[in-house]
Amino acid sequence: MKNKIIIHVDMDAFFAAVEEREHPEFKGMPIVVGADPKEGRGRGVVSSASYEARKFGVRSGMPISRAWKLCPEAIYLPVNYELYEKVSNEIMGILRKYADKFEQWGIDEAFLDVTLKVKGCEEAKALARRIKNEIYEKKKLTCSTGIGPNKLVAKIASDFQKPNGLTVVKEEDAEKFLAPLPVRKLLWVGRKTEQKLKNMGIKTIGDLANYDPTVLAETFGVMGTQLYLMAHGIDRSEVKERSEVKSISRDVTFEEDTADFDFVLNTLGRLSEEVHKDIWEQNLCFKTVTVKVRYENFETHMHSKTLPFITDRLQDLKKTARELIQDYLKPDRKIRLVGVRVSNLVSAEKQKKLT
DNA sequence: TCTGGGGTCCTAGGACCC
DNA sequence: TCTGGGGTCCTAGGACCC
Repeated sequence: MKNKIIIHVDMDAFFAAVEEREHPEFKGMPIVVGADPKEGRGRGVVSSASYEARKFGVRSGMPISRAWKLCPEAIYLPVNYELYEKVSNEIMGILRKYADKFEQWGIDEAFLDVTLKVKGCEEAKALARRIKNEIYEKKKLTCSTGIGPNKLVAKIASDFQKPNGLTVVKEEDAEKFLAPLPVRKLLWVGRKTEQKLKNMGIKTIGDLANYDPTVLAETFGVMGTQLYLMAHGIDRSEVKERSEVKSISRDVTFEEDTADFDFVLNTLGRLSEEVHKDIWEQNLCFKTVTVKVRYENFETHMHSKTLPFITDRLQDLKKTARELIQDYLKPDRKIRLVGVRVSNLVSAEKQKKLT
Protein backbone atom coordinates (compact mmCIF):
# COMPACT_ATOMS: atom_id res chain seq x y z
CA MET A 1 0.00 0.00 0.00
CA LYS A 2 1.27 3.44 -0.92
CA ASN A 3 2.17 5.79 1.91
CA LYS A 4 -0.28 8.59 2.42
CA ILE A 5 0.66 12.24 2.08
CA ILE A 6 -1.37 14.63 4.20
CA ILE A 7 -1.15 18.43 4.32
CA HIS A 8 -2.46 20.30 7.34
CA VAL A 9 -3.23 23.99 6.85
CA ASP A 10 -3.57 26.28 9.85
CA MET A 11 -4.35 29.98 9.42
CA ASP A 12 -2.03 32.27 11.43
CA ALA A 13 -3.75 34.14 14.31
CA PHE A 14 -6.88 33.90 12.21
CA PHE A 15 -9.40 36.28 13.86
CA ALA A 16 -6.74 38.89 14.60
CA ALA A 17 -5.32 38.60 11.07
CA VAL A 18 -8.75 39.11 9.50
CA GLU A 19 -9.29 42.20 11.67
CA GLU A 20 -5.89 43.57 10.74
CA ARG A 21 -6.72 43.08 7.06
CA GLU A 22 -10.06 44.86 7.48
CA HIS A 23 -8.48 47.73 9.46
CA PRO A 24 -5.23 48.80 7.77
CA GLU A 25 -4.92 51.57 10.37
CA PHE A 26 -4.12 48.85 12.97
CA LYS A 27 -1.38 47.28 10.87
CA GLY A 28 1.59 46.19 12.96
CA MET A 29 -0.14 47.03 16.25
CA PRO A 30 -0.91 44.44 18.92
CA ILE A 31 -4.48 43.23 18.27
CA VAL A 32 -6.54 41.21 20.73
CA VAL A 33 -9.89 39.76 19.67
CA GLY A 34 -12.17 38.60 22.47
CA ALA A 35 -14.28 39.76 25.40
CA ASP A 36 -14.49 43.44 26.37
CA PRO A 37 -11.51 44.05 28.72
CA LYS A 38 -13.33 46.85 30.62
CA GLU A 39 -10.07 48.34 31.82
CA GLY A 40 -9.03 45.05 33.36
CA ARG A 41 -12.37 44.22 35.01
CA GLY A 42 -13.78 42.36 32.02
CA ARG A 43 -15.05 38.80 32.07
CA GLY A 44 -14.24 36.27 29.39
CA VAL A 45 -11.18 35.29 27.43
CA VAL A 46 -8.94 36.13 24.49
CA SER A 47 -10.14 34.45 21.30
CA SER A 48 -7.18 35.43 19.15
CA ALA A 49 -4.05 37.55 19.57
CA SER A 50 -1.91 38.93 16.75
CA TYR A 51 1.78 38.04 16.75
CA GLU A 52 2.52 41.61 17.83
CA ALA A 53 0.28 41.06 20.89
CA ARG A 54 1.91 37.70 21.58
CA LYS A 55 5.21 39.50 22.11
CA PHE A 56 3.62 40.85 25.32
CA GLY A 57 2.69 37.31 26.41
CA VAL A 58 -0.96 37.52 25.35
CA ARG A 59 -2.35 34.12 24.23
CA SER A 60 -5.70 32.84 23.12
CA GLY A 61 -7.74 31.27 25.91
CA MET A 62 -6.23 33.61 28.50
CA PRO A 63 -8.59 35.68 30.71
CA ILE A 64 -9.09 39.07 29.06
CA SER A 65 -8.29 40.78 32.38
CA ARG A 66 -4.85 39.24 32.31
CA ALA A 67 -4.31 40.30 28.71
CA TRP A 68 -5.14 43.84 29.78
CA LYS A 69 -2.49 43.74 32.48
CA LEU A 70 0.09 42.45 30.02
CA CYS A 71 -0.74 44.86 27.23
CA PRO A 72 -3.19 47.69 27.97
CA GLU A 73 -2.12 49.54 24.82
CA ALA A 74 -3.34 46.78 22.48
CA ILE A 75 -6.29 47.24 20.15
CA TYR A 76 -9.16 45.27 21.74
CA LEU A 77 -11.87 44.12 19.35
CA PRO A 78 -15.04 42.06 19.85
CA VAL A 79 -15.44 38.71 18.10
CA ASN A 80 -17.11 39.18 14.71
CA TYR A 81 -17.89 35.54 14.10
CA GLU A 82 -19.97 36.08 10.99
CA LEU A 83 -17.10 37.83 9.25
CA TYR A 84 -14.59 35.11 10.14
CA GLU A 85 -16.99 32.44 9.00
CA LYS A 86 -17.40 34.14 5.63
CA VAL A 87 -13.63 34.43 5.15
CA SER A 88 -13.23 30.84 6.37
CA ASN A 89 -15.70 29.57 3.77
CA GLU A 90 -13.79 31.37 1.02
CA ILE A 91 -10.50 29.84 2.16
CA MET A 92 -11.95 26.34 2.52
CA GLY A 93 -13.21 26.68 -1.05
CA ILE A 94 -9.66 27.33 -2.23
CA LEU A 95 -8.18 24.47 -0.19
CA ARG A 96 -10.78 21.92 -1.19
CA LYS A 97 -9.83 21.94 -4.84
CA TYR A 98 -6.24 20.93 -4.04
CA ALA A 99 -7.25 17.75 -2.20
CA ASP A 100 -8.32 14.23 -3.11
CA LYS A 101 -10.01 14.14 0.27
CA PHE A 102 -10.72 17.17 2.41
CA GLU A 103 -11.62 17.72 6.06
CA GLN A 104 -12.28 21.07 7.66
CA TRP A 105 -11.10 21.20 11.27
CA GLY A 106 -12.59 24.05 13.23
CA ILE A 107 -12.99 27.44 11.60
CA ASP A 108 -9.41 27.97 10.46
CA GLU A 109 -7.77 24.60 9.87
CA ALA A 110 -8.06 21.80 7.35
CA PHE A 111 -6.56 18.44 6.40
CA LEU A 112 -5.89 17.67 2.74
CA ASP A 113 -5.17 14.13 1.61
CA VAL A 114 -3.05 14.68 -1.52
CA THR A 115 -1.73 11.13 -1.90
CA LEU A 116 -3.02 10.81 -5.47
CA LYS A 117 -2.11 14.38 -6.43
CA VAL A 118 1.64 14.21 -5.77
CA LYS A 119 4.43 11.70 -6.26
CA GLY A 120 6.44 12.41 -3.13
CA CYS A 121 7.37 14.87 -0.43
CA GLU A 122 9.11 17.29 -2.80
CA GLU A 123 5.98 17.61 -4.91
CA ALA A 124 3.86 17.93 -1.79
CA LYS A 125 6.09 20.76 -0.65
CA ALA A 126 5.66 22.55 -3.97
CA LEU A 127 1.92 22.07 -3.72
CA ALA A 128 1.87 23.52 -0.20
CA ARG A 129 3.76 26.57 -1.51
CA ARG A 130 1.15 27.03 -4.23
CA ILE A 131 -1.63 26.79 -1.66
CA LYS A 132 0.03 29.37 0.57
CA ASN A 133 0.56 31.71 -2.38
CA GLU A 134 -3.00 31.44 -3.60
CA ILE A 135 -4.42 32.17 -0.15
CA TYR A 136 -2.13 35.12 0.27
CA GLU A 137 -2.79 36.53 -3.21
CA LYS A 138 -6.56 36.17 -2.97
CA LYS A 139 -7.22 36.73 0.73
CA LYS A 140 -4.14 38.60 2.00
CA LEU A 141 -3.78 36.14 4.87
CA THR A 142 -0.93 33.80 5.79
CA CYS A 143 -1.07 30.24 6.98
CA SER A 144 1.26 27.58 8.27
CA THR A 145 1.37 24.18 6.64
CA GLY A 146 2.61 20.79 7.71
CA ILE A 147 3.19 17.76 5.53
CA GLY A 148 3.27 14.27 6.98
CA PRO A 149 2.33 10.62 6.45
CA ASN A 150 -0.86 11.02 8.49
CA LYS A 151 -3.10 13.66 10.10
CA LEU A 152 -1.35 13.57 13.46
CA VAL A 153 2.14 14.22 12.11
CA ALA A 154 0.91 16.79 9.58
CA LYS A 155 -0.86 18.74 12.31
CA ILE A 156 2.11 18.78 14.64
CA ALA A 157 4.33 19.74 11.70
CA SER A 158 2.17 22.75 10.80
CA ASP A 159 2.59 23.98 14.37
CA PHE A 160 6.36 23.56 14.25
CA GLN A 161 7.20 26.81 12.45
CA LYS A 162 4.74 29.63 12.82
CA PRO A 163 3.66 31.98 11.42
CA ASN A 164 3.82 31.47 7.66
CA GLY A 165 5.68 28.17 8.04
CA LEU A 166 6.09 25.06 5.94
CA THR A 167 7.37 21.90 7.61
CA VAL A 168 7.81 18.51 5.97
CA VAL A 169 8.14 15.33 8.02
CA LYS A 170 8.75 12.11 6.12
CA GLU A 171 7.32 8.88 7.43
CA GLU A 172 10.76 7.49 8.28
CA ASP A 173 11.58 10.63 10.29
CA ALA A 174 8.26 10.92 12.14
CA GLU A 175 9.25 9.21 15.41
CA LYS A 176 12.49 11.15 15.66
CA PHE A 177 10.66 14.40 14.92
CA LEU A 178 8.06 13.77 17.64
CA ALA A 179 10.30 12.36 20.39
CA PRO A 180 11.60 15.62 21.94
CA LEU A 181 8.22 17.40 21.84
CA PRO A 182 6.04 17.68 24.96
CA VAL A 183 3.11 15.21 25.11
CA ARG A 184 0.74 18.17 25.11
CA LYS A 185 1.41 18.58 21.37
CA LEU A 186 -0.42 15.33 20.67
CA LEU A 187 -4.04 15.55 19.59
CA TRP A 188 -6.37 14.66 22.51
CA VAL A 189 -3.76 15.35 25.15
CA GLY A 190 -5.16 18.30 27.05
CA ARG A 191 -4.45 19.65 30.52
CA LYS A 192 -5.84 16.65 32.43
CA THR A 193 -4.12 13.95 30.42
CA GLU A 194 -0.89 15.93 30.44
CA GLN A 195 -0.98 16.04 34.25
CA LYS A 196 -1.77 12.33 34.55
CA LEU A 197 1.12 11.49 32.25
CA LYS A 198 3.41 13.82 34.16
CA ASN A 199 2.54 11.94 37.36
CA MET A 200 3.73 8.79 35.62
CA GLY A 201 7.01 10.50 34.72
CA ILE A 202 6.05 11.01 31.08
CA LYS A 203 6.82 14.46 29.74
CA THR A 204 7.86 14.11 26.13
CA ILE A 205 6.39 12.13 23.29
CA GLY A 206 9.60 10.09 23.38
CA ASP A 207 8.95 9.18 27.05
CA LEU A 208 5.49 8.02 26.00
CA ALA A 209 6.85 5.94 23.11
CA ASN A 210 9.18 4.11 25.50
CA TYR A 211 6.52 3.44 28.14
CA ASP A 212 4.91 0.04 28.69
CA PRO A 213 1.84 -0.02 26.41
CA THR A 214 0.06 -2.47 28.75
CA VAL A 215 0.20 0.02 31.61
CA LEU A 216 -0.98 2.82 29.32
CA ALA A 217 -3.95 0.71 28.25
CA GLU A 218 -4.78 -0.11 31.88
CA THR A 219 -4.58 3.52 32.94
CA PHE A 220 -6.27 5.23 30.00
CA GLY A 221 -8.38 2.50 28.42
CA VAL A 222 -8.85 2.75 24.67
CA MET A 223 -7.17 6.12 24.77
CA GLY A 224 -4.00 4.53 26.22
CA THR A 225 -3.48 2.33 23.18
CA GLN A 226 -4.10 5.34 20.98
CA LEU A 227 -1.53 7.39 22.90
CA TYR A 228 1.11 4.71 22.47
CA LEU A 229 0.52 4.48 18.72
CA MET A 230 0.50 8.27 18.32
CA ALA A 231 3.80 8.51 20.21
CA HIS A 232 5.28 6.24 17.55
CA GLY A 233 3.93 8.51 14.82
CA ILE A 234 1.14 6.08 13.91
CA ASP A 235 -2.33 7.41 13.10
CA ARG A 236 -4.58 5.49 10.75
CA SER A 237 -7.53 7.88 10.81
CA GLU A 238 -8.83 8.96 7.43
CA VAL A 239 -9.24 12.47 6.08
CA LYS A 240 -12.98 12.67 5.66
CA GLU A 241 -15.52 15.31 4.88
CA ARG A 242 -17.48 16.37 7.97
CA SER A 243 -20.98 14.97 7.96
CA GLU A 244 -24.03 16.87 9.14
CA VAL A 245 -24.07 18.84 12.36
CA LYS A 246 -25.06 16.84 15.45
CA SER A 247 -26.17 19.59 17.80
CA ILE A 248 -26.82 23.32 17.88
CA SER A 249 -26.42 25.41 21.02
CA ARG A 250 -26.18 28.89 22.47
CA ASP A 251 -24.92 29.87 25.86
CA VAL A 252 -24.07 33.10 27.57
CA THR A 253 -22.10 34.14 30.63
CA PHE A 254 -23.78 37.00 32.49
CA GLU A 255 -21.91 40.22 33.11
CA GLU A 256 -22.57 39.56 36.79
CA ASP A 257 -23.70 36.39 38.54
CA THR A 258 -27.41 36.60 39.19
CA ALA A 259 -30.25 35.09 41.22
CA ASP A 260 -32.84 37.15 39.33
CA PHE A 261 -34.78 34.26 37.84
CA ASP A 262 -37.01 36.34 35.59
CA PHE A 263 -33.86 37.61 33.99
CA VAL A 264 -32.44 34.09 33.69
CA LEU A 265 -35.67 32.80 32.14
CA ASN A 266 -35.83 35.70 29.69
CA THR A 267 -32.27 35.00 28.64
CA LEU A 268 -33.06 31.32 28.22
CA GLY A 269 -36.00 32.31 26.00
CA ARG A 270 -33.79 34.56 23.87
CA LEU A 271 -31.17 31.82 23.47
CA SER A 272 -33.92 29.35 22.52
CA GLU A 273 -35.04 31.76 19.80
CA GLU A 274 -31.51 31.99 18.44
CA VAL A 275 -31.09 28.22 18.40
CA HIS A 276 -34.47 27.90 16.73
CA LYS A 277 -33.47 30.39 14.04
CA ASP A 278 -30.45 28.21 13.29
CA ILE A 279 -32.37 24.97 13.03
CA TRP A 280 -34.99 26.71 10.90
CA GLU A 281 -32.37 28.03 8.51
CA GLN A 282 -30.74 24.64 8.22
CA ASN A 283 -34.08 22.93 7.74
CA LEU A 284 -33.69 20.67 10.77
CA CYS A 285 -35.93 19.08 13.37
CA PHE A 286 -34.84 18.08 16.88
CA LYS A 287 -35.82 15.54 19.49
CA THR A 288 -33.63 16.33 22.51
CA VAL A 289 -33.31 19.56 24.47
CA THR A 290 -30.50 20.20 26.97
CA VAL A 291 -30.23 23.09 29.39
CA LYS A 292 -26.92 24.04 30.97
CA VAL A 293 -26.37 26.07 34.13
CA ARG A 294 -23.10 27.23 35.66
CA TYR A 295 -23.20 28.57 39.20
CA GLU A 296 -20.93 31.28 40.54
CA ASN A 297 -18.48 28.69 41.89
CA PHE A 298 -18.14 27.33 38.32
CA GLU A 299 -20.01 24.14 39.15
CA THR A 300 -21.75 23.19 35.91
CA HIS A 301 -24.84 21.05 35.43
CA MET A 302 -26.88 19.82 32.50
CA HIS A 303 -30.40 18.55 32.26
CA SER A 304 -31.78 17.04 29.10
CA LYS A 305 -35.02 15.62 27.86
CA THR A 306 -35.78 13.60 24.77
CA LEU A 307 -39.25 14.37 23.50
CA PRO A 308 -41.55 11.53 22.43
CA PHE A 309 -41.81 13.23 19.04
CA ILE A 310 -39.65 15.03 16.46
CA THR A 311 -40.30 18.74 16.15
CA ASP A 312 -39.09 22.04 14.76
CA ARG A 313 -41.41 24.27 16.76
CA LEU A 314 -40.08 27.12 18.87
CA GLN A 315 -42.77 26.61 21.49
CA ASP A 316 -41.67 23.00 22.08
CA LEU A 317 -38.10 24.18 22.57
CA LYS A 318 -39.04 27.05 24.87
CA LYS A 319 -41.43 25.02 26.99
CA THR A 320 -39.00 22.12 27.43
CA ALA A 321 -36.11 24.43 28.26
CA ARG A 322 -38.19 26.22 30.88
CA GLU A 323 -39.20 22.94 32.50
CA LEU A 324 -35.63 21.67 32.51
CA ILE A 325 -34.14 24.72 34.19
CA GLN A 326 -36.58 24.77 37.13
CA ASP A 327 -34.49 22.44 39.34
CA TYR A 328 -31.52 24.73 39.01
CA LEU A 329 -33.24 27.95 40.10
CA LYS A 330 -32.39 28.15 43.77
CA PRO A 331 -32.62 31.43 45.67
CA ASP A 332 -29.31 30.84 47.44
CA ARG A 333 -27.34 30.03 44.29
CA LYS A 334 -26.25 32.73 41.88
CA ILE A 335 -26.00 31.73 38.25
CA ARG A 336 -23.04 32.59 36.06
CA LEU A 337 -24.05 31.01 32.74
CA VAL A 338 -27.11 29.55 31.05
CA GLY A 339 -27.27 27.68 27.80
CA VAL A 340 -29.61 25.65 25.66
CA ARG A 341 -28.88 22.96 23.09
CA VAL A 342 -30.85 20.82 20.69
CA SER A 343 -29.60 17.43 19.50
CA ASN A 344 -30.89 14.22 17.98
CA LEU A 345 -31.29 16.25 14.81
CA VAL A 346 -33.15 15.08 11.74
CA SER A 347 -33.43 16.94 8.46
CA ALA A 348 -36.92 18.25 7.83
CA GLU A 349 -37.16 16.32 4.58
CA LYS A 350 -36.41 13.03 6.25
CA GLN A 351 -38.91 13.92 8.94
CA LYS A 352 -41.62 14.38 6.29
CA LYS A 353 -40.89 10.94 4.87
CA LEU A 354 -41.23 9.41 8.32
CA THR A 355 -44.67 10.83 8.97
C1' DT B 1 -4.84 33.32 35.56
C1' DC B 2 -10.17 33.26 37.62
C1' DT B 3 -11.70 30.87 33.77
C1' DG B 4 -16.07 32.36 26.33
C1' DG B 5 -18.76 30.07 23.02
C1' DG B 6 -19.32 26.76 19.52
C1' DG B 7 -18.86 22.04 18.89
C1' DT B 8 -17.49 16.43 19.08
C1' DC B 9 -16.80 12.12 21.25
C1' DC B 10 -16.57 8.92 25.20
C1' DT B 11 -18.09 6.63 29.51
C1' DA B 12 -21.08 4.72 32.83
C1' DG B 13 -25.36 3.66 34.91
C1' DG B 14 -30.21 2.79 34.45
C1' DA B 15 -34.54 1.71 31.96
C1' DC B 16 -36.63 -1.25 29.04
C1' DC B 17 -37.20 -5.03 25.76
C1' DC B 18 -36.52 -9.75 24.17
C1' DT C 1 -38.95 -15.87 44.14
C1' DC C 2 -34.77 -15.29 41.97
C1' DT C 3 -32.59 -14.79 37.94
C1' DG C 4 -29.07 -14.86 32.64
C1' DG C 5 -27.32 -12.03 28.67
C1' DG C 6 -27.60 -8.84 24.81
C1' DG C 7 -29.12 -4.70 22.62
C1' DT C 8 -30.70 0.03 22.42
C1' DC C 9 -31.85 4.36 24.12
C1' DC C 10 -31.53 7.99 27.47
C1' DT C 11 -29.16 10.99 30.85
C1' DA C 12 -25.24 13.33 33.20
C1' DG C 13 -20.78 14.53 33.15
C1' DG C 14 -16.09 15.07 31.47
C1' DA C 15 -12.24 15.79 28.26
C1' DC C 16 -10.94 17.72 24.29
C1' DC C 17 -10.84 20.62 19.93
C1' DC C 18 -10.62 25.60 17.77
